[in-house]
Amino acid sequence: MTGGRSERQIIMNKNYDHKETESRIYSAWEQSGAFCPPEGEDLPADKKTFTVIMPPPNANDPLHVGHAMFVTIEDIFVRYHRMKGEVTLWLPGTDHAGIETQFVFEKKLAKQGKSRFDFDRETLFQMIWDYVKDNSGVAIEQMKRLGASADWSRYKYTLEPEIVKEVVKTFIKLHEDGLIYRSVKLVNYCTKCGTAYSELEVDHEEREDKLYIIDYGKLKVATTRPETMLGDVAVAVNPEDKRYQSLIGEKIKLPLTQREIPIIADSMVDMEFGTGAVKITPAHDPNDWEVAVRQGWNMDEIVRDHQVIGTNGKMNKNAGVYEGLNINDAREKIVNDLGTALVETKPYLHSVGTCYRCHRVIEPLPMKQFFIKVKSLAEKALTALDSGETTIMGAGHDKILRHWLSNLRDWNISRQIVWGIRIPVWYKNDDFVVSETSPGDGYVQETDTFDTWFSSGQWPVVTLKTNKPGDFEAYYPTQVMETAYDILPFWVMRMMMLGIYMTGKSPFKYVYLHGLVRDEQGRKMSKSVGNVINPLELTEKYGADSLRMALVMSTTPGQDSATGENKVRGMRNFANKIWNASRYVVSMEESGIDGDNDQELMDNLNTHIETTTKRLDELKVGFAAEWAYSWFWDSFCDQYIEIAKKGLIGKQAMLKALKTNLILLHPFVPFVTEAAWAEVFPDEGMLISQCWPKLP
RNA sequence: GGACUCUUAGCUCAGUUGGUUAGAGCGCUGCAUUCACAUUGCAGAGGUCGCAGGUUCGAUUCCUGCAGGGUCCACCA
Repeated sequence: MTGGRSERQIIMNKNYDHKETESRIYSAWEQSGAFCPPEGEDLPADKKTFTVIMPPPNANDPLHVGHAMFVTIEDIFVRYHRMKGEVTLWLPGTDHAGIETQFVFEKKLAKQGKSRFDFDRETLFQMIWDYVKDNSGVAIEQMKRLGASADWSRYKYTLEPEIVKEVVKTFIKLHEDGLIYRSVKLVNYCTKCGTAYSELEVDHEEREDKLYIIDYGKLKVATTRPETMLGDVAVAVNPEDKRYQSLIGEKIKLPLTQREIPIIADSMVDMEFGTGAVKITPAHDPNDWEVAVRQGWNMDEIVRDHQVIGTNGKMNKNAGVYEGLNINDAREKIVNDLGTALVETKPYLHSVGTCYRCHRVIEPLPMKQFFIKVKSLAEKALTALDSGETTIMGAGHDKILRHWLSNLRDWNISRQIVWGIRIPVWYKNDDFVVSETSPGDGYVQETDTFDTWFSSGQWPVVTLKTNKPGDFEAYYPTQVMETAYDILPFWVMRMMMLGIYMTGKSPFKYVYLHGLVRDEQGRKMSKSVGNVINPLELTEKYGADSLRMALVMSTTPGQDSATGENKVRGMRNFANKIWNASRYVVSMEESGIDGDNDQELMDNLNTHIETTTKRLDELKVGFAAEWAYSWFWDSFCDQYIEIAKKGLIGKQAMLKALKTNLILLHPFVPFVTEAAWAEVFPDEGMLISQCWPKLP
């Protein structure tokens, strides 16, 4: 080496080695305390804060590429605002994911030839708890590998006692405010999973079934479910239908049982469809339930006498001789037994509700469940959207959310599973008491648990309320909620409704919805296609920075994006470019300076700062990443370094430009920029804690 | 049936609130290799910005209609 060159050139390897740097740098960040903003009570009231609550991944799931996406985008926001000097909190956590987790656990049990019914609820809960405990921590470690600069000292879990206490308090408050009721209604029940769902958890699938035309004597009815005719309480026709007007009010005898039922009029009946006459089975069809309610019939009696299918998916005692048969067998037998009363059978394509977990047909069944009256909550959420208190970023999803909020039905929050927060309701005889603890002797607690989304829906509030002193006051409401658009109605909508209910303020200013990550050909990733990319493998191979950059480059909120190994490899090259440009600048000799070139560099640098800052302020991460990438590569490397090689730009100007670039690039590619920073500016502290450049 | 969204280079996608030669990654062609980086550089090919109208001095960008793809919602028995 010649005398003028820096010693550090010898130290800096020719290629950037992420394996050597990443874990070391992450530890240094953690130890520096940069992730952890002060406790809320230490903050002056006027101090500007920037808060992001992390969408809690399932505690027992390894990360998939969607998680990598949210980690990347949120980490970019967080690092940017932290460097801008705002008090920045990124609060992480994990979710117990009630049904998901219990479902996975039951699969495990099934492999051992066991089922949930072999255990009492306490034992089962404990078994799942231990199972989740064994797996938890995996997600956290993986997020750290991606560079997530979250405040782990404030980590929260949905089933920890403090959180459970807050969630229960909210339920009690809702009850006191008259927003909770317990009622028998038709709920979406999966007889395989053994629990009810809200309507959001029901998928609709096209199925090829049969439409049966059955002769009911004075008229014929069309049905896809003949087995439910045992529970018929009426036949309905349209009041305008001339064919049947004269029959309204008359009675007919139900085939098979000869039970007498009335012919009624209801405008819900479509004259064009089938025979224009509908059998009314309130206990097994949502429409029919509504008809019965409109008729003013006694629903308790209907359920008592005319529910013919039980929660076990079998015909019950009201089904008489068919008792004990499962639904399909009962259907077959009834169709047989109908004999000549069965007029016609034709193939019929229609959509049926299926369980989003196991894809069995959902059985609408009357059950006593707890519901939240959502109307007032939804209206306030709509107001928050109208006033701009909360803005949804992501192609068209603002309208979708409004549509949801405007058409919402009461929310069934009871789930017949053990893995969750047990509903704080106590029974003695027929009465129930809502209470955190047992109200006294002889009371038995409800065995149902809350819908997972009932606790997740309170996440921004409860994670801050149960955290460090003063955190809630200092950090709520938050600035950005970043998540995938597919959980907009499940989660974001509920957070808005419950957040406003609990605090009077919408929990976040912006909702940034990222799209689904697809494979390089734009196909949906699926295990069967075998095109699922594993974020950890790619991180291992190319470095976290490369994966982050590949995920975020050229993405736009609400729109799906495509990523694959080629893209990641290209971004690995970018990381190496940063490293080598730094390596060059650090080795430059102090040489001839041309004032014009220096000035032009500084002017362009200001444009760079201005544009990157603007795009990040507008939450356009993909667009910002694209700009920072090409400015660095095309301008700094390909133009200015080449000029500098000719001795036409001074080393100091190049150092300044490099410094600015490392800062501007840091939110996107934190590891390599930190590593290069340590080489070029060893006396200036860590890059993560540098100030974002201001324009002159 | 309703809503949303997309249609830009071979592929996957950006496009700074309408304005001179429309961009990136990967791929392709040619040249260059002790001189930061071959995980490179230089040069280049490649686009009627889905189609048809409209607004405008001017539209990839705004409006309308149409076609095709995708997604979500919906109680038609």
